[in-house]
Amino acid sequence: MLSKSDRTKKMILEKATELFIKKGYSAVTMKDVCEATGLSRGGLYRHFSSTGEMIICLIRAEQQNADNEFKKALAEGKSALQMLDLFIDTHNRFLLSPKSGLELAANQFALLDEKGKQINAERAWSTVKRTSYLVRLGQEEGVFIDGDPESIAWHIVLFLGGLRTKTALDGAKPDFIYSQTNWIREFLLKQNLK
Amino acid sequence: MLSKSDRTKKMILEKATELFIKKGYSAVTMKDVCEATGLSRGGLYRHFSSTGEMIICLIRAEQQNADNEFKKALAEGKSALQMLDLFIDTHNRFLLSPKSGLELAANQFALLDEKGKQINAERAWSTVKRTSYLVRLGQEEGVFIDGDPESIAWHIVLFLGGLRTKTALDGAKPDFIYSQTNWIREFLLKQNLK
Amino acid sequence: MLSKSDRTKKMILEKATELFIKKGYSAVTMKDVCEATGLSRGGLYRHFSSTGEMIICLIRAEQQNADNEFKKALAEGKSALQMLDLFIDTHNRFLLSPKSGLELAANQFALLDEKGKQINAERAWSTVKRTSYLVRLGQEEGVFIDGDPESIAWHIVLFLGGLRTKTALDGAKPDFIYSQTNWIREFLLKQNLK
Amino acid sequence: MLSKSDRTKKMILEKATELFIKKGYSAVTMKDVCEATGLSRGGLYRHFSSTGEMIICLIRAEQQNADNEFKKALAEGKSALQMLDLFIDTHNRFLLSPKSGLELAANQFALLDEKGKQINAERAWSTVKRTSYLVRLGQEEGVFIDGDPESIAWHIVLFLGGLRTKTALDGAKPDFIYSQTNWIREFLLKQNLK
DNA sequence: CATGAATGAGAGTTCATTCAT
DNA sequence: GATGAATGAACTCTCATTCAT
Repeated sequence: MLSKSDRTKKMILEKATELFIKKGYSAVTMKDVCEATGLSRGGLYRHFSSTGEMIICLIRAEQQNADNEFKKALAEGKSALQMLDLFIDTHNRFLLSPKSGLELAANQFALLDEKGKQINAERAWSTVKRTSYLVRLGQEEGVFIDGDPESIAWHIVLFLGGLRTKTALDGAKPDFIYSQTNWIREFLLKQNLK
Repeated sequence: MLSKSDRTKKMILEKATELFIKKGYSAVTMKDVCEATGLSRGGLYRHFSSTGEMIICLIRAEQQNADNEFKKALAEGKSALQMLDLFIDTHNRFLLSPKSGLELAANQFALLDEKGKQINAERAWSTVKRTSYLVRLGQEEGVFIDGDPESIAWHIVLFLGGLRTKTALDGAKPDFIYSQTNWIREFLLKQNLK
Repeated sequence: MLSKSDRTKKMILEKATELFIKKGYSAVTMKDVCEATGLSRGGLYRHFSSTGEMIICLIRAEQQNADNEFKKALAEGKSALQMLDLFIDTHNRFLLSPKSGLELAANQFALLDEKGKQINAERAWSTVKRTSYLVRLGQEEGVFIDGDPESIAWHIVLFLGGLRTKTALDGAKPDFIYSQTNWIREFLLKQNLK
Repeated sequence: MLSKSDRTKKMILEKATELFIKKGYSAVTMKDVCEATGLSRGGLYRHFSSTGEMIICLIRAEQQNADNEFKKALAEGKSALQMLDLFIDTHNRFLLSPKSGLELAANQFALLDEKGKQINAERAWSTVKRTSYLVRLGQEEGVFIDGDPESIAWHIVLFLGGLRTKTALDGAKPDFIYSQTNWIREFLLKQNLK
């Protein structure tokens, strides 16, 4: 069972998530969080001493989640192609969910805050690691193109970063997202297997 | 000859560029620009009433530049492949130049400011237009992969956006940049021509 | 007992009153109030976010006071003539007191600020209501002139407004004030009762 | 014929009048007048060095006008009652005309500016002089109430000041204005002559 | 542990006014 | 005479952060 402190923390993060989605990272002030949570200044500061700390928690949790899903899929013995499709599908669903609103905040955090930069690099690297694992798997199965798996993974991750940013800014339409993420398949699969 | 006002404007933009590169967009205040230019508060406000106005000028100028270069290359009757290599090379050189420091500022502006969002969308669209023109050219010459040129162009532009952001944040190394932009070639060129 | 916040608020209003009397409404800045109260910028803003809010409090309090006095006099069963004399006397004393200095500020507030306009209208209407009640009373007792009580009340209130403004601007002498307010008696009383 | 300088001055005053009516005195800046007249900063300063100077010209001109009309009426040998009715009618028309919009500005000027205070006192005194002349005339004709003519005149002028201010702030309706100014007749005329 | 009053720094903005051209 | 670029002083307002209760 969660301690009282943990429950308060959880509640703060939930409210903060709403605020980040609504206003982005930089526009959310400690005062906003006070008001949203009903906590006093001092009370809030006891748990988090900046909005940066909050968003770090949120980003790390999301990353953890992605890691777990990936490990689960691996454990189920899926093929590289199946995992690729799962990977793409997960992304599509994320981009179309309200949670993608956090992306804007995460981007702002990365751009505005030294610590944010670091977290962002961590997050990218973690995704690259999973992706390059997947690429190597596909190469071993003989279905993905040749080349340095890490470099290929970075290419995909950078593209997805661009897509996420664009979605955060303009709110891309479903069709746009589907057709764009589909180019990853096109890019990865060997010519004769498409 | 430039009027006095225009000369002052130009000088302000030069100093602002340095500041944006050094500190990003959001950290530059009107006061900073006053100090950097040696102008008084009121003197500066006569020309620009926010740092946003300054960065808009800078972004628009860069875009104009890219348009002009593209038109020039077209006029010279270059082949699609030559233009693609030129396109990639231009990007590589941009990413490795000190000017890429402006990218961070431009990103922040897009993420923080409603007007910045719009300018960013403009900029992306302008690049997509040029790129899809190039893609169609290559398809007509029979050297590029099939598919909707605009969609393909967006894919490339989104990837480059991601790469630019990563470079702005982490300062990617030349080799990384070269190998990454090279995937564009890999993606675009028909299998048998690589 | 007053809370700490209420005590601070009261202290601010006292200092603000002094400032308004000395300098009028428009010349008093938040900075002035900070200095007069010894509070910091942020500390002051916690209680009042503009000098307008302060003067509204002061005007409303004065109005409340007048209402209470009127009700008290009514409850004591005074005759219309007695109440008229009380009314005139109260005004004379107000005009000759240092508090009349607030009148200038209140006038400025009414003229400069949209909200001030509204507060001023409220204040006038509240005085008109009391005055027309008094007029009707005198008419019922057969001692005041005939005519629509509200219209008569407005006439008196407008005159008093003019007198207050003049006093605020020029600092009218006691004799002037006495003779002027005495015309209200002259105007209201039936010929044969003067 | 007017000199070029005088024509420019006249033009400035016309534009300034529009501005004062639209925004009141305090909200009109020298910058506003520059824009409205199309003159440059320096060009405007050559003619008027503050908005205060402009409104002084406008107020003095209005006063001159009232003086002239009064003298004209006197010269025509009108009776006191005829002149009173003319006086009241002139006021009613003024209050209902767009020019009454200047009243707000004149009031602000009187309340905000030391020089404005003085001009206001002048203006009041000039009206009191005319009015007390009229009162004495009526007393000599035996139609107006007894009492010190100057004191009676002040009473009327203060009431009209209050009415003008109220009109400037709330935009009183014609019926209200008619019935209110009519109380001046009621007040001045001897009982048996009403 | 929590409260919320208070701090103080600093960003933004606007204007009257001057002065070199 | 006129222009308009530039000055510099003020004022408003908002936060992150602290600390006495």
